[in-house]
Amino acid sequence: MAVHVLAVLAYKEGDPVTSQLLASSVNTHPVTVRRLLLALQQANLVETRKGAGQGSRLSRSPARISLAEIYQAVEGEESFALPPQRPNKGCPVGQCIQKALEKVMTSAQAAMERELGTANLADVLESVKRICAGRTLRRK
Amino acid sequence: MAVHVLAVLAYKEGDPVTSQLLASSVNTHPVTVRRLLLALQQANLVETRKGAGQGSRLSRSPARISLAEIYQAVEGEESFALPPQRPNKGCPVGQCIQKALEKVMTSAQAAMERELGTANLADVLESVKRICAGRTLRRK
DNA sequence: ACAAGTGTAACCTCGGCTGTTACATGAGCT
DNA sequence: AGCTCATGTAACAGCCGAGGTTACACTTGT
Repeated sequence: MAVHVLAVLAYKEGDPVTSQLLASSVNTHPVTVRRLLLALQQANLVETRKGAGQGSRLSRSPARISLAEIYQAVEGEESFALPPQRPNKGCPVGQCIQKALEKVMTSAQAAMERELGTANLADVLESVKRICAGRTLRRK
Repeated sequence: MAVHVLAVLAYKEGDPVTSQLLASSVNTHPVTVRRLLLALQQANLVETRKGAGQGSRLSRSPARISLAEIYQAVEGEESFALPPQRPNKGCPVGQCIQKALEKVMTSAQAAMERELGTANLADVLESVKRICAGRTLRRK
């Protein structure tokens, strides 16, 4: 849903948007949005200013924000599938499989992020607009 | 951890292994292992027989089981990142972003599975044996 | 018949995510 | 200065999915 928020920010090109408005758009609560925005700020994807009439906006052009960056900003670069495994001894496979899998997993994840890197926010926004256009036409 | 179980099965080439033994190896409970085995059976990765002295064994050679198959058998081919989003209206982006993201997400996941397809169970087992060898040498 | 194992359901527990409320802080406006 | 809007952040309740636990029916080899 990080992409959702960023898409809205991209939609209002440059204008600061409040977390409240974003929240109503994603159908969630302002605090949740702010928690998400914190991660996006640390990744230098958005800029946020306090005060009246302020809010958040993208810190770069949508075309310069790849989906891979968004993914990494939100997921925090942890390799999935290993957390649930605690070290267990007494098994010939137990301890070693972790390391054995780690290599494959990271390469798999890298492949995914590489694929995500081929698309950027501008692409998503354009695609959204196209789909929305078709929908509104059909609506009336 | 599905890979862990399958690695143990591959380790005991052909011999049927009880869920109890697998459970102690993965340091979990037999029921959890069986729940996992059900998914692996439906994917035709393992064969299980009831009765005394029985259990589960691989249904093919480890070299013919790719990690991608294991992943799909366990994860059930669902695209991640969309579940937490409920349809919300009143937002120009709301409804459409789902579809817009779907395409990118599936291609990203496909890339990951393609990468996972390059390694098979035999590779993992061999890698585990190598690592374990170094560890047992250091142990004594 | 019996013992060993799986299949399966029911229930509990626990960790993470979200929703919610509340409050302090900062930024602009008058 | 003071007001108001909006973020940053903490604290807590609730939900949900995954795993642990127990219990029981069913199947198979000896």
